[in-house]
Amino acid sequence: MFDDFKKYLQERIALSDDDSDFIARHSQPKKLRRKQYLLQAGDVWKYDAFVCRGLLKLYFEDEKGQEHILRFAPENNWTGDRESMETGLPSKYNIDAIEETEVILILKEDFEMLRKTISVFNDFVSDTLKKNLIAHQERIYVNITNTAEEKYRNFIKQFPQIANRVPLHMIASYLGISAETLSRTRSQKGKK
Amino acid sequence: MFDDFKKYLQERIALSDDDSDFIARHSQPKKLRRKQYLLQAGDVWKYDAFVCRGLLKLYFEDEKGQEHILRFAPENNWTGDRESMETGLPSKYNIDAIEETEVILILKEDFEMLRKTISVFNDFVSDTLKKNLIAHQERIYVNITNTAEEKYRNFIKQFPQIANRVPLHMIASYLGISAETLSRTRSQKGKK
DNA sequence: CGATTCTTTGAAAACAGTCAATCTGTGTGG
DNA sequence: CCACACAGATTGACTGTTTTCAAAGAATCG
Repeated sequence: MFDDFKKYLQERIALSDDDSDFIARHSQPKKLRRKQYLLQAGDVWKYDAFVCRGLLKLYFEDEKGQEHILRFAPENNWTGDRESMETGLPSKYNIDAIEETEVILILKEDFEMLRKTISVFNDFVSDTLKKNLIAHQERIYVNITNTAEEKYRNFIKQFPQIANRVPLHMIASYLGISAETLSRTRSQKGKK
Repeated sequence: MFDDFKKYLQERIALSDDDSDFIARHSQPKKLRRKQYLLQAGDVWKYDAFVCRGLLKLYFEDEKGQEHILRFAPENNWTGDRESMETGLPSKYNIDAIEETEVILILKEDFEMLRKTISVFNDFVSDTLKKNLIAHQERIYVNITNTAEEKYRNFIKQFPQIANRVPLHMIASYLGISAETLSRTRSQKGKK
């Protein structure tokens, strides 16, 4: 399982075998079945998690029991609740597996140590953070600007690999529209 | 003007006078009058900008000439278009001054050099990026979950110092609702 | 196969957007 | 100091979009 992670890293940065082994020694692989929690609301999150294969969702569950999906995390992506990790407070969010999933967990302290020790790794993480911010800004833009239909079109264009792996109502939740509206939106689109 | 920046930094990290001077030597102060552009769509953005005093807005202007405000940047905040800076492509966004504003500009290359040279500065920047991501996630959550009224209430609670300095229609733009809807929302709230 | 989950549809109600008009306060130039 | 222009806020009438609730049909997992 670590090999997937190693491959991901080596495609992005120049990592010696020693460094790679060093990272491996601080990594904890974990398998999740469908619907299994990686993080349950109320628990404190202490890791950086890399998804080797499968698909996770991070969501908030409101008083009415409704799920609001904030992010999907397919293979070759990072996930976790940064807020809980930084503050040390219990998480407001759940993360669970939509598909059978394999993740690599790295403890917060180990992760920081790895950043300090391996400079290319540090640069890579900084870069990833920046790119994440850009993507978030783009998402906010789409969100405040577009109609339901445009949001959906944008989603399938931007995440084709996710769009056809998750049920529609999860995409609706991610976009902040109701499943019924999304269903109608699509059937009208087809008619054109 | 640099003193504001220095004070901001020294409240957050332990910075020697030498380091502080070193940063100052790579900083470029700039004054902006109301409505003056810091960045105009089409130009390439190459800086990290710290706002010492005043208030800026970052926005997209659509085909109909409508402004969509993505972020406000009051004093003691950073701004800029990370996307243009990272890609080297012309920016889609404008940044201009809502009030008389003073900013410190640091060239991308200098900023990176400062990060590499001053390790506490590097840690600080990493930390700021992380906090930004948390804030963005929170905003997305509010956006996909709440009604117009809740979004407004959340805004004035979270940014009281901005809420009473900017015209309502800008808040509406930031929240992704029309100025009229926001106006009605408020008057109904008062009646309760 | 049976149970569960997912998708679609209908009808009513709530919500938000648009356009146009009016009102308010502010500041500038004569 | 006044008059006027201008930006901002509000209101009304109308339109369009989205939600909600309920129900039924389709697909899928175990």
